[in-house]
Amino acid sequence: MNTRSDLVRAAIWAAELVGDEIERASRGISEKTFAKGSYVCHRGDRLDYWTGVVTGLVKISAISRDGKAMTFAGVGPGGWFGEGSVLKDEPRKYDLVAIRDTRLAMLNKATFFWLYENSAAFNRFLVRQLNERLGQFIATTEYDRILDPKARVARNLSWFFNPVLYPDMRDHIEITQDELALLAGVSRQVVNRSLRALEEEGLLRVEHGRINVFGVERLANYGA
DNA sequence: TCATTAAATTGTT
DNA sequence: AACAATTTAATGA
Repeated sequence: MNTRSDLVRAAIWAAELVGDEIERASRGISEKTFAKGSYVCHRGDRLDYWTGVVTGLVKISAISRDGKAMTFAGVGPGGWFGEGSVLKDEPRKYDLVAIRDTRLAMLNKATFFWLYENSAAFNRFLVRQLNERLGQFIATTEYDRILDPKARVARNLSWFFNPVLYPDMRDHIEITQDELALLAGVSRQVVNRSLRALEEEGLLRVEHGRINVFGVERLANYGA
C-alpha cells in the first residue's frame, strides 16, 4: 500500500491530481521489474496497462523484414508510454525491450480510463505529452532532408533527453552506435564520425555502449 | 576472485 | 561491407 502511493507520488502526471484522483491512481497502479535484455512486450501482444519507467531504460523498436532492429525511441526514467494502444484497445505495434535492469510502474486500463474521464489534470498531462511527441515527429520529416548527417545524429540523440517526455533522464544513455544509426537513418560509420566530431566540440563523451551528454540544448538545436 | 574465452561494440579502410 | 582492435560479459576453476 505504501509502495503504490509512492509510485503515484513519483509520477509526474500525478502532481496536479486532487485527493480522490490520487486515491484511485494508487489503487490502480502496480510495479514490475524487468531484467536487462528482457522483453516487456512483444509486438502483437496485448498489454492493458499504461506504463511508466521508474528506473532503467526501455527501447521501443520493431524488426524490419531483413531482421534488423529498428529503434524508434528510448524511454527513460519518468517517461510514460502506451496510451495509444490502451486508448484504442489495440495490440502493441512495437517490441518493448528493457535495455537495462528496469522498474516499471503500470497503471491498469480501468484506472487509466477513469482518470481520462474524470481528471482535468490527467488530460492536461496527456495532451502535453502527445503534443510533445507530435512535435518531435514533425521535426523528423522537416529536417530529414535539410540537415547534414552530423546534425541528424545530434538531434536524434537529444530526443532521448527530452525533458517533457522523460523528466528524470540523467546525462547519459546506454545505446550502441549501431542502434543510433538505425534511429537517425544514417550508416554506422557516419554515426561514429559524427559522435567523435561532437565529442571534439565538447558536447558529449563517447564510451562503449554508452554516450554521456553535456549539452542537451546544443544538441537539440544543432545545425540550426 | 581471477584467468580464460566468447560475444558485442567500436574504429578504420 | 569487411576487417581488426577493443571492451564487456560469461564461464569455470
